[in-house]
Amino acid sequence: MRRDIFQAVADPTRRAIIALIAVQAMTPNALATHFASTRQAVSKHLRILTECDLVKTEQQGREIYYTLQIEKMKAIDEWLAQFRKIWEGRFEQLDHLLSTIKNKKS
Amino acid sequence: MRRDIFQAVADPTRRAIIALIAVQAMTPNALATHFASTRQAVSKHLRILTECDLVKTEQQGREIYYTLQIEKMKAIDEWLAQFRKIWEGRFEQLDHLLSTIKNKKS
DNA sequence: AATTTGCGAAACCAATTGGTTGCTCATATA
DNA sequence: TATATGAGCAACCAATTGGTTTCGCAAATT
Repeated sequence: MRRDIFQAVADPTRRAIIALIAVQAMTPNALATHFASTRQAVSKHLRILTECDLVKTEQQGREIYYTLQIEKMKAIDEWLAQFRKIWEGRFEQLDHLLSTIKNKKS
Repeated sequence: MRRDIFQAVADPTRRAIIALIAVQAMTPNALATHFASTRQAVSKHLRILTECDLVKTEQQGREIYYTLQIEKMKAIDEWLAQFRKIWEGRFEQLDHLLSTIKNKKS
């Protein structure tokens, strides 16, 4: 199963899980209390997150803590960079336009 | 059908379409030449992109040009901001650590 | 006026998704 | 030692997805 960070992040429950474990590592059971679905459903989401290395596990006795691998999030940021360049470019054009108007006034 | 920008961006073909029309507005037929699927399949992707306002249409005779609404991409950027804060925070901690080491040396 | 072209909509299809319940296993706890 | 608890796995299910082909319509072209 080809996993992809964009697909991983597409699901709202998965995004909520990411936000939760960004703060602190959590077990599947602890995570499940935050949602209206079963631990098994949460576990499935965690498996998907694990498959694209967004998440790391750490066994502690019979509990398994899931930690966010925050560096992986940068992949999205990098993809976004090309568009950021464009929308910032537009701001620059606007700035230029505004300063042109300003110069005309003065 | 509840459309969501994260789900829209989850599909690789859709990401490719976004990248193409970021440069210049294109018709479904023109877009389809870039992919191994039919125009209708591309049209479906465009419909999804339109449903979450990532794309705007402009009819020109019998052709329909699709334009990227780049500002919508900022929604992803904003979501990412909370995590960027964390990973940049780590860099700050690293910087602090490095400067501490440096101070010890000198 | 007849034909070609660009497009969206609909019907259909196989594969995937997100969820469930039921199971087993290993670790804590009584 | 017996029992309760945390977790992964498998089987199953309905809904969604990404694709197809077929169709009809409107705008160009002949």
